[in-house]
Amino acid sequence: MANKEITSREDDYSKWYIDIVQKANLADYSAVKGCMVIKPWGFAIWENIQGQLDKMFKETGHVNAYFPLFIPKSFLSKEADHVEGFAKECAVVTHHRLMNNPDGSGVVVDPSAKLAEELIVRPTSETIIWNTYRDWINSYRDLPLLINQWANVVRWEMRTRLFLRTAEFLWQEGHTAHATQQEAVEETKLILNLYADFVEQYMAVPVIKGVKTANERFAGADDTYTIEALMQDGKALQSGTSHFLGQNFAKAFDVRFLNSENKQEYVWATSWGVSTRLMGALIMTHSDDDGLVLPPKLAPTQVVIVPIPKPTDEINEAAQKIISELRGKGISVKYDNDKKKRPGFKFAEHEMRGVPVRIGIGKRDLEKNQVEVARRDTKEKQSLPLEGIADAIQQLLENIQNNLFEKALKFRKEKTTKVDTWEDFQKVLKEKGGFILAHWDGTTETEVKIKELTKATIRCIPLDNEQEKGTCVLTGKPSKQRVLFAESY
RNA sequence: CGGGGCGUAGCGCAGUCCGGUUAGCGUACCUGCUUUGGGAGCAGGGGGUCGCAGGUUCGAAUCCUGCCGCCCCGACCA
Repeated sequence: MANKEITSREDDYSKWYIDIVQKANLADYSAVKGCMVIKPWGFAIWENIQGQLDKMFKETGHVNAYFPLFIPKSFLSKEADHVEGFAKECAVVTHHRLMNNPDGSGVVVDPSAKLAEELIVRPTSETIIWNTYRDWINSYRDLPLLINQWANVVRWEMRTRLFLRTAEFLWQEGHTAHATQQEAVEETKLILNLYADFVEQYMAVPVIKGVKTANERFAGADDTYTIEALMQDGKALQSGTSHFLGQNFAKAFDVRFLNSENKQEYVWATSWGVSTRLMGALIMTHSDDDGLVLPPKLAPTQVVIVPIPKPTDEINEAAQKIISELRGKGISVKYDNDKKKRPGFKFAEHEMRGVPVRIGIGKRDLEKNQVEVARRDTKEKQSLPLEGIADAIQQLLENIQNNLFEKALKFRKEKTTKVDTWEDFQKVLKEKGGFILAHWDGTTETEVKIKELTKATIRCIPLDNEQEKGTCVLTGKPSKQRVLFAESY
């Protein structure tokens, strides 16, 4: 069926990505420019991401709250770097009422309903939150304050891509307040590690942890920590950030506390977030030309059972038995007993949607007390005995999870290159892509120059970076460590 | 904001250059029969403000003018 076919990665990577998103029923374009509709299958994956992260946040002492969608315009300008970073992409609410157009052609904005102060649709919530924290924090006994919110935010982007960059997106944003600098820095790193663990262990996407250069830092942060993943086309995707905000927002919003010595101090802050962009990382890391490939730990349905060629009493009975065994082990399973679709159609459909394991049950299988088990990641099929099937499937799901991570890690290793000359830098970037480890003289001028010349940016300075004397790949000036370059999304 | 492309049935498209039957094809959908271990076959059927608004013309999906929308590439960004 032509309309179900996916553009191959080789032909057009960008088109391939869009095909997967749409044909695997993850998301669709909406009537609003730059905004997408997240469809049930895509949203179910996001819910799994949310569920696990939320659990991890709570295990580390964080609690959820909710702050307003609208931010008074004046708030945004209180932190100079912050406003500079976000001003260019803010949606602004100016009126609060519509009226019938006198000419009868529908409704128009009622000019008499102009807001006294315009409201910004939050691009991020630091300002409204710190304005609130001022009232909540009086003493060191109120600290630390460890709050997260799940929310939507709006950033009016010039150009959008499904999941990777949309005008509105879903995310979580943590905002914490601490009595000491050290504690805030520790919080920033705690979350960075939490993100890295989640992305690697649940999404099966290997990441490099690092710190951003001054140039790439979050607007208003003293330090931005990041996890960077490598996509199949050799481009990097920033997958989560954790910011040490110093006392910048505390000073801007006058958030002080009395320490144990009865002295006023400004509090130390962090903020951190991951967004529905993670969906993009998930899709681009594992999927193939047959569709989406999902890691078992995040798949809304881990196992699908397909009766071959159609459900009979005998097959239904065998399927029900397997279903209850699998569910007993906490494995999510769907029995696709739709009589109107043929097996081949179902196979293709579930492969498109990335269901990790498919069990086929036919008369011939049952005669031999076995079923056909197919794994999505390698597309291998094998016959397994009904006896002990649940254990075997559980094992298989673990194998798939591990295989996806290992495969992605191997790919990243192959696509990570150390280069020492400017010629090699350009050549590797152009011909091979991926991550490049190279020396850099530490100046923003050089960083910007390299970006102008090659489109590559410094993704991060990897943590625990090996210290190694060298010379900057562009300027030849001395450098004491390599940094991670790549073209990025 | 610059460059490119597109707008015709739910989806994907042809038809537009060079105006002229009842606007067509694939797929999806509905009905029936036959099929059924990798996206079934045959037959019949329903579904259209040809993006919008003007204009030219006996006649416009097609020509002219204006507008709107979306996608892709680039600058900006999670």
